[in-house]
Amino acid sequence: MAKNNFDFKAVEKKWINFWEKEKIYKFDSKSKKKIYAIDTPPPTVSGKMHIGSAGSYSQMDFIARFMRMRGFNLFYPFGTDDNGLATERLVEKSKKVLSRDMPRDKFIKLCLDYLKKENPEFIKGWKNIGISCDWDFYYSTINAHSRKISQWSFLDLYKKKRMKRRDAPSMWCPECKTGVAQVEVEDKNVPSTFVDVKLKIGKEDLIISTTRPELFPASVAVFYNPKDKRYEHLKGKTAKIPLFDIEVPILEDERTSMDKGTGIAYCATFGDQTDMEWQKAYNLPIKEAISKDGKMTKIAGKYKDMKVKEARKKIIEDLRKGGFLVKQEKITHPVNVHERCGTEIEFVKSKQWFLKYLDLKKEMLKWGAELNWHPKFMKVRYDNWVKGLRWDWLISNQRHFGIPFPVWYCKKCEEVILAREEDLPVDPLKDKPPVKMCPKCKSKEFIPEKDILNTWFTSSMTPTIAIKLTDKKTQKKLFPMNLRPQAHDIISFWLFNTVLKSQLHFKKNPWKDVTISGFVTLKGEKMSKSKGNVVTPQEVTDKYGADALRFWAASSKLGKDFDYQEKDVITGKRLITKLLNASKFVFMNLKNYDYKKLKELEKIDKLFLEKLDFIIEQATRNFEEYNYSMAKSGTEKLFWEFTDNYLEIVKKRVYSGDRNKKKSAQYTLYKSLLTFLKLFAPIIPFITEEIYQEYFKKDEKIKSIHISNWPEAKNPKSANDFDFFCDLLAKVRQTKSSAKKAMNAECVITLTKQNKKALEGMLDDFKNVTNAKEIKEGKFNVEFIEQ
RNA sequence: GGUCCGUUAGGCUAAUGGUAGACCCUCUCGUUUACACCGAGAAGGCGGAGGUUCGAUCCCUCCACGGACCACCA
Repeated sequence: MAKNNFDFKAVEKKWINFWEKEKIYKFDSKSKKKIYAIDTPPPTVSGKMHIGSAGSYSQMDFIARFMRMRGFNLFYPFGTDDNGLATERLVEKSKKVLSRDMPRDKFIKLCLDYLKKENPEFIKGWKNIGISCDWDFYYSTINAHSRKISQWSFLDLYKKKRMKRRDAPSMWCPECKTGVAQVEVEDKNVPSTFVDVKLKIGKEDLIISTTRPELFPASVAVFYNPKDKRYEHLKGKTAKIPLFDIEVPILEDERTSMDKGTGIAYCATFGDQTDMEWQKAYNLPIKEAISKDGKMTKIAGKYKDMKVKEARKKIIEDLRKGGFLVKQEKITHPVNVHERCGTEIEFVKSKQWFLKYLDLKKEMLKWGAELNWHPKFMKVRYDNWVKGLRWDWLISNQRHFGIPFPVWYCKKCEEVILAREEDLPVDPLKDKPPVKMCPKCKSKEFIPEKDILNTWFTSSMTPTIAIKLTDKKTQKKLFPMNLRPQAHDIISFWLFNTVLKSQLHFKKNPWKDVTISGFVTLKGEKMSKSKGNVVTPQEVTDKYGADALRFWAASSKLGKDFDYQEKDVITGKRLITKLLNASKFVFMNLKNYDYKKLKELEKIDKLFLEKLDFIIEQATRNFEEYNYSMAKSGTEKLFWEFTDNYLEIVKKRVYSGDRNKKKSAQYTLYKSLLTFLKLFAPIIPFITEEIYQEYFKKDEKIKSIHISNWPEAKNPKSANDFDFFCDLLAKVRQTKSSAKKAMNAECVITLTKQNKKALEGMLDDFKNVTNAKEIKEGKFNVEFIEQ
């Protein structure tokens, strides 16, 4: 291990192989140890790992490794989330096929084959940053095991009367041509035109403002606020919509805001959420102006088949020509778009499956409150989400690739025919329904459900999917799991839905604790491909190694966004080098060392060990509270004191001290270094394993540091005379520095009587480290001995 | 619009009801029997206004700025 050729890549590879071969991270279902179960986030196989994932998976791994050393039997599975668009695209691209052109089960098979081939490479990315999952407990969210559980979830919820199929307006993406759930919709500011249009009420004009004149053919009413004096006289009258000559009633409703536009809102089915509420509240007719592919329908007359924006333009044009246009104004306003493709959401009538849950808001809040959130304030996002829910969960997608609904319909009476549990997983497109005839109408013809379950419907089952990988007896012990680690962007997606499912199925939260990681930014900005400010974990590990990357990830607290800073990675690299060199020094001086013959510890050694005990205690508490960054920084701080001060202090003693004094130092060195390694092991697993194996294993016997016992504090002292010693040492160093002398310049030191007394038992060490020939008593002074 | 988080040295950050600590940068010096991927020393900081307190960077209120989540979006 010469100074410049520490080959971290070879070292990392060596230990990854070793851990795997020796099954160091194996979950032992027969063990009597207490279980600690983690619901690991299954990443999407999409090629390259993002540094944000590298960061948050590292943070999760710090906890996992700590718990393992702390004596828990760790259930730490790993999955990949492959039932979504990302995998579909990836497979289509690499196999040069189109999923739509082939039977679903065949495409799924293709995906599974692809995963089987590519997965080792993909998973390697996680192994490379030292993630210590038990890779034997692996799942893919599209494999038969997951399909079975996801479909079972549907059946169970159907039986619990939570599943409803409705033919009603719902959010629709004209680009992806599928219904979308509320969670899949996000805001986007887009430019638009606010137009003021004249409606006729008899001979009177009524001005309305709208951004969506293309919905005029679907007009069903006009509203004003009951408090609005301006329009009181219109009550009961009708207004005429220009271009389409539709007469609509003028109604009052308090949802109309008086200060928006002219205070008159026109209602078309379905322009937005309020339109839909109005439709229901006043039992207005349903008119569809926009079709599923985002084009105008026949009720739009001459605008039929035009795309929405095209029709809008044309209609504005025609309104102007007809003299109905009073004013138009360019604005930018937020609209709902599909988070996948950025396309503006329309409300379109279609048959969709919903998980009914709006009646459960109160319970949902309670479930959220029962979780231990780390950090606490992240719970607010869960609450916000629940309070803002307006739609039942739309779980059907009109897409081809994914997990099928285990459902057929009677062709004649539309009765829902469910698959039998024992037949799961099924694909209705290929498999026959479990009945020969409809139990209701005796018809013998059935139609398969073509839709697929939304990916989150499956992802929200990860605890069950993971747990069911074990044997029956173990399963009971694993639920609820201990921890769900994840990032904050998917609290409303993954976390919320998992809690919901677990509660509906099992009446229990799926886990006790939740840790929420922050986001990685670069110069304060979110990294994104479009901005071109992406740093990949590969380039970091190539340059500095996985431990350095993890060290950086450990410098940020849970819940806090953290900026990628190369200097922090470099600081980690420095620590690693220091650990290596300190170990080299320690063991250079430990030849033929036998601690058993040690009589008594020197005072300074004892003091240092007390401080170390304090750090053990602190780090343990911090790790237990998932506060790995504090644990790390405390350990780090004392470790630098260890190398900069303690090693300097005992140097001469180990070189040439008398027997017991030397042994005392040796004992302290051995003990301290091993403790530091263990405290650092969850954060930087590679270098700690390397040093452990090289120097400690032969005496410690345990196969790997990562399954060795977490250190115990015997006699912790937060502050003691070790600090006093170091302060005094610093004072001498300061004097030497300002006198422009070398640190090892020979000198004679004068200390006050009090200080000298405090150094009792450590005076020789003090002389050694300061290279003082003599310690006199008096006013503090350092005299230099001229050469 | 509601809510949450943040604002600390030139940069990036940490902790804390009582002298605010690292790292990078800068300056000075040193060292080669663990380490130049080194060490020692120096310089440098709590967004603003009130309040609670013997004492506030920390607790409370308000403001400003930045970020995020949710909602509105005729």
